[in-house]
Amino acid sequence: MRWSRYYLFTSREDPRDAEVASHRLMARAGMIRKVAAGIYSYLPLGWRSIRKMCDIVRREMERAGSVELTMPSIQPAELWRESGRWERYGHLLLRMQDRQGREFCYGPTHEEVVTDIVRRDVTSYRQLPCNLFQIQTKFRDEIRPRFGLMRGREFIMKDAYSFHTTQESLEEAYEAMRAAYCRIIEACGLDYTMVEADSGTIGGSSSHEFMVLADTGEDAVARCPSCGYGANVEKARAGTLPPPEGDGEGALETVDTPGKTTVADVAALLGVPAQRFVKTLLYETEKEIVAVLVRGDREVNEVKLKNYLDVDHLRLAPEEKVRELTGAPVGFAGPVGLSDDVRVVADESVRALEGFVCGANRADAHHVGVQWDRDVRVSEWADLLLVTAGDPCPRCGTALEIHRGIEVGHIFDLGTKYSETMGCTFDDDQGQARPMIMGCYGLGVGRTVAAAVEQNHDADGIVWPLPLAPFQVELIALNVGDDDVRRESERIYDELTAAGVEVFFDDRDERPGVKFNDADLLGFPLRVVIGGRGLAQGQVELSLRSDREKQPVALADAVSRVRELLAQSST
RNA sequence: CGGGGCGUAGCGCAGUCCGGUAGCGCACCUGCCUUGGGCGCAGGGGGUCCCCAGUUCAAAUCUGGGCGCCCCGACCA
Repeated sequence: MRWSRYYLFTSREDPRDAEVASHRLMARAGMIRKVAAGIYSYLPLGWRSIRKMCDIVRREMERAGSVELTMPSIQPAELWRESGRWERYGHLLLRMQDRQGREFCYGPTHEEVVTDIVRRDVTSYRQLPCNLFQIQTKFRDEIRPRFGLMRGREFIMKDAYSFHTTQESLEEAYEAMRAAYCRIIEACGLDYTMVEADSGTIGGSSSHEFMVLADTGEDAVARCPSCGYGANVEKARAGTLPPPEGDGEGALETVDTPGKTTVADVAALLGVPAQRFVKTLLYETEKEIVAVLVRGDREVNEVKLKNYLDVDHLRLAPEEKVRELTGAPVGFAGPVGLSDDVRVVADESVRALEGFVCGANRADAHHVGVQWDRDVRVSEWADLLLVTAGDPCPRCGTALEIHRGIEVGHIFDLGTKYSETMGCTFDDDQGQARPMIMGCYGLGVGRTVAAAVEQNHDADGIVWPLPLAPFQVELIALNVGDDDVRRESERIYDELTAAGVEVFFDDRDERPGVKFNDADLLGFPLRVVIGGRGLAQGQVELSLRSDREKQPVALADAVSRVRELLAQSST
């Protein structure tokens, strides 16, 4: 492709609204254009990367035994009512009506539609398992779209669904998908980690996420450097925390702590470390009020809490509520003598404490020397801890590390959640109808491309990994007005193109600086520069975008050298 | 949806307090010049100042309403 005939407009300025590298650089490189909040056009150069990603995904999915189909983006409300998600999915679901007033939504995911397809076609255990995938545009009316393709409202996703007669069969498919996801992300040349995850609104039991590591990632993952344990912090567990130092004896006493509402303030006042505090947080759910006890220096993991309580909504109780329940302003709640109306759940982090400090349910007062059993009865213990760096790995005890990551893929064991509610059953070998066991497997296509940029760029532009680069080679004719340069660059362009190399030929009548800067911005892996100075010595210049070290090459060897370098890079 | 900010040429911005001819840089067009890291000189084109209403002799500027976008908090590929 020659630039003069392509549709590409680069920009020297960052778009005003771009905050992260991938958004900034893809916009400047003329790959994407925002149309509305969280909605983008993929311009020709951007679309080439997307297509390459799709090709990789398609290849690996087929290799893993999944079969491609395409389902509609507009879906009838009745299917969503059947699964119960028309109500539960909430505002993420973009709803609309047709001219008859019938209700539809723009599909944010396709469990309902695919389950409907399979329940109509598959009736016998002999026809299972099956595994279907599509690559398609989804719409989720995200509360806050941002970061360009990393969190759009409209986005391209690969989604696959598998159906099974037994758990073992599902696990086989799950494993095949897991391996396929690893191959896909590796094929893109990205640094990633697979972690245990919370399954969120999709539902189901076990699930894993594929995280591309990048500081701008919106997720945090806990990873054990020694045994390989990894989990989204929403899900991550820690081993037993070392107990805090200090004495555990003593009677229950009440001390004055005027105006000291935070653990840090009270700790400073009393000279007792925060680890010896029990922090009491009152949460309000759609069902009840719950007091959550966690160690004074730690935070509650609200995702864990939500799952433990099995509720849809969770928030800290408002001040009036706290006052009503504890008889004190926010900051003095404690488990001792708390109203029986409040359900109390204690995090494991406080179990080992003896003689601890907590709020006295009275303004300006705390208890010290509190003992479990003697002073407080807790009936529910649960893991509600938000893991932090340095916590012991739950498997081997090594200090955990926390990394930022971009969630590019997520695989779920759905169990029979959808097949039961939607009547997706098969007859077993006894002729008995049983619900199918399902798995679902999502991968963000645009997000992975954005993650690749996030992980591969420098101050001057993108440094594409070869598999996702829109073009493999940028050919620069330094001065198109020079006959020799013109002739030789045209010749090399023709030869490379004929050899099947994806060459982008900058044949514009621009100054060298403009071309170099644009080439850095676009970030194609290999660069060939043809200028009068080199030609005078029968040479052209090759360089890799990754290191930009200039290698002079004899004119006659240029094409074969390019092919060699590409062959090396793709292994 | 709560809290904050922005909307002026294709892009990035100034001008808005304190009402009075709509500006700058980049990009674009013409000519000359130049050609190995965003060159130089000269000339030029381009505006619904987000929309509607109000105040005023006069509104980008003041007032009210609306729309859009961005940032900070609860969701997800």
